[in-house]
Amino acid sequence: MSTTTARPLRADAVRNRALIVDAARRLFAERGLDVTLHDVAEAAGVGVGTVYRRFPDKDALLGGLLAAKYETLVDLAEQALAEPTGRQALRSYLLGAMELRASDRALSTAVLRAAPQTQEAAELRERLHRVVEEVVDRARAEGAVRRGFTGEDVPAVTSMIGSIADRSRDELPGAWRRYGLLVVDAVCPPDGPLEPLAGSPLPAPTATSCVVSPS
Amino acid sequence: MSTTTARPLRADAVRNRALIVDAARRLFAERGLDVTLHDVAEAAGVGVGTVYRRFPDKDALLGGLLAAKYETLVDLAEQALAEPTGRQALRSYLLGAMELRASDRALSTAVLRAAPQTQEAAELRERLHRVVEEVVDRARAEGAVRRGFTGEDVPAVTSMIGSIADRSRDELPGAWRRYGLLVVDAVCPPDGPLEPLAGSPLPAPTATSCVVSPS
Amino acid sequence: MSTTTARPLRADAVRNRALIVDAARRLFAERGLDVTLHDVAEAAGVGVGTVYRRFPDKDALLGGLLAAKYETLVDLAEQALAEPTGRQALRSYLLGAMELRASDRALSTAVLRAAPQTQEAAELRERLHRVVEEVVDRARAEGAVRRGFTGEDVPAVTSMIGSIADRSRDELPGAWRRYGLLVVDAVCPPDGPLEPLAGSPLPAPTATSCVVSPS
Amino acid sequence: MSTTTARPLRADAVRNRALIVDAARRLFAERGLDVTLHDVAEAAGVGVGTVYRRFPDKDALLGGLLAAKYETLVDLAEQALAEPTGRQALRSYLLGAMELRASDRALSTAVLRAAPQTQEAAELRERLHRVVEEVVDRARAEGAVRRGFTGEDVPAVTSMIGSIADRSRDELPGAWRRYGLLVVDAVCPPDGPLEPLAGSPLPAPTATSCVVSPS
DNA sequence: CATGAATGAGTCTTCATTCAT
DNA sequence: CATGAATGAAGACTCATTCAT
Repeated sequence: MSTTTARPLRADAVRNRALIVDAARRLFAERGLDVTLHDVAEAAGVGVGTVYRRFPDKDALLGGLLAAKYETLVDLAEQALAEPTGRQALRSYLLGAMELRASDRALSTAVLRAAPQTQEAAELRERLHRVVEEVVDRARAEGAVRRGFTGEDVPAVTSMIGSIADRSRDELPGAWRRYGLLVVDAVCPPDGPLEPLAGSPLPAPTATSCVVSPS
Repeated sequence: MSTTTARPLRADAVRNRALIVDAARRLFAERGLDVTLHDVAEAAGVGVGTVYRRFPDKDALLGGLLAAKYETLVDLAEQALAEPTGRQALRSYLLGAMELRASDRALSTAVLRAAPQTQEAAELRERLHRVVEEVVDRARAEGAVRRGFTGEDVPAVTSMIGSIADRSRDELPGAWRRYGLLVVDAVCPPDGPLEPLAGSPLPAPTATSCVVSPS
Repeated sequence: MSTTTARPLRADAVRNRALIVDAARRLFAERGLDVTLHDVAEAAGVGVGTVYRRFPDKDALLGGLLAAKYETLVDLAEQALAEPTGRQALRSYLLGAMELRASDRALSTAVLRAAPQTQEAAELRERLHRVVEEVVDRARAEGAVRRGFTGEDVPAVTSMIGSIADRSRDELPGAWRRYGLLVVDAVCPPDGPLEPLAGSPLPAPTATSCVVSPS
Repeated sequence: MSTTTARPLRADAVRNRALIVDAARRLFAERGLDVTLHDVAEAAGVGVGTVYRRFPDKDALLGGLLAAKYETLVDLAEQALAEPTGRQALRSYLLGAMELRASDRALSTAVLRAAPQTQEAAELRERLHRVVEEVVDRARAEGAVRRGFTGEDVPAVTSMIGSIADRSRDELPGAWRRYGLLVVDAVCPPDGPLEPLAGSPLPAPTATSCVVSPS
């Protein structure tokens, strides 16, 4: 009758952490990167000190959100792999990732600032990278991908759409879809032959490393 | 006893304004939006007070830069019109505008914050809009433009690339070209038939207004 | 069902108190007065709450250390009394007390802040005072003490040397001895006549109370 | 009629700087090192920002006070040199420096924290050192100084007395004199032969550098 | 008009102390 | 009793903006 209870002490701590992360996610998503940790604390219904207990500083909090976001993206990519064709899988993942990013102002900035990323985030990022690579490779095997486009380019294009979303959210919330579709079509057209697109391979990046951090 | 020839004081004022705008452009381009107005003043070789005499506040200064940027873009568009074909003109303008944006960190943010734009900027923006429309229309007349794409979409796509440029500038300065070309090709392929692209018209924006402010 | 033999819980309490005092002594000695009570708790292997259970606040903890220090000093003075001559006893005690103080950064500050001293500390202090008085009196009876110097002055001179030790510890750990000896010689020369010293009695303190708290 | 005016603009700036330094001196002297810069600003009748305009940070302010203090000490030493005998000069300087230090809580701490001293402070300190050396050498030439005592030891003994003063100021403001005289007599007796004192040379410091920063 | 000194609200962060588990 | 999570009052410092000279 005792092996089930575990350590009760952490109960509220866990709850508060969740409250903080939720509040932070919401606030950052709504108002961008210049929210105060006081704001976060207040929105979470806790004191500032509590926020600082969980996250050494603002960047760490951002890093925490980032890790959560990576998890969602990994899920998304894995679901995409369940699609019947590689083409559908890639399009599905790209549009899904854009959607996610579009609903969350400041996350991509977080990616940048949280540079000295936490262990957890780094691992998730790596894992995400591998799954996304698989998605892209599968579509490429079907001849459905713009020549030269690789898994490394995925973060760049989603982040690109994210920036549009940030800019147009207030006036025209869904406007990013217009450009999201443009880009997704450019990377992986919905159907039909690829010849015309494939005519000019993308210019190679100067280095082989990922151009921007995944988002 | 004072209405003689011209106004001598205006001369300094004009020169100072130019110094301030130059310094601000350089600093904002290099270091992004968090430069102090003290930094700007110092780089311009004037006092902070002088900056505030010319521009009511920071956003107004940003607006001033924006106006200057519009001028450059207008020039660019007019030069593009000199190209032999509409297709070449559009591609030339798009890539040029991206180049400009890529060399200037924080300008697109400026666009957002300088919302209550100055008279001057508003007029230039309008003028830019007309010329760009002409460029796009000419290319469309040749059947060289993705169905549904209009002059209103141009700022969005250049701003999109700008955000990539901001994110990748430090590690891989030219990386944005990879995505710039992807997008330009999607909007207006370098040659060949357009059928596959034209198959799916872009989703219409919810409103007819410009989705994002021009950049 | 609980009034059996002794109080078992007290055992832990006593052990914890000792752990806390030890950890605090070490930390304060090493790093001075700005150690966190979290640091103390961690070093002691207990929670902060436990520290607060034993000591109402930080000053009380400092007071606790003080009491421990008094005990050591009492021992030292009693050992000194075992010396063959009063002169040797006084010199021995003074140098020993300086040594103790020199090895312990921040203790003298503790003395100040822990002003509303605990019962325990006050009693020990009183006891220390009596023994030290005895040491001084014995040396004075031998004509070996600077005219006007009393037991009340002892804490002042050791604290004085302590401050030098605090300042020079990092660069030159033993430097305080140079001044310690200067002062001990001034109070009680190692041998020879005292005439030259005794020529000018020390100026009387304005009040008869102890000038500084003992250390 | 114009070469006399100089630059009027600095007038209030200079006045404010003086207000700040005065307020800081007073507050630090009274309450020690933990005064807020807000307190200083308020006492000076200016805003915090003004304090930060003059002094990059708290340590810089402390450093500024330190420099002023060095100046006073240099003056004191030079006046002391005017005394008829070396003995009188040394005693005069030592007691004067102690007096100065005793009237100023926290200055010696300032010395420590302002370690990365300003150019100005470093130069004054050097200059002070040379004059004090001269004072000590002159007394030594008269055979009036405890064997082994040098100019390098002067800061240590004044700082030592300063610490007593800090501790006893509240209860017995002049109490430090009792110990100041004890130490001065030990270093340089008011008259009479020195033989007994000179019998035991001070233990040499481990290094030849100054044991503590001058105060 | 130009200057740069002054302002002070606002930001991040720390830490002594309290209290629910 | 022990624990460590939570609290929030400060403190150091920044910077957009105002205003006396």
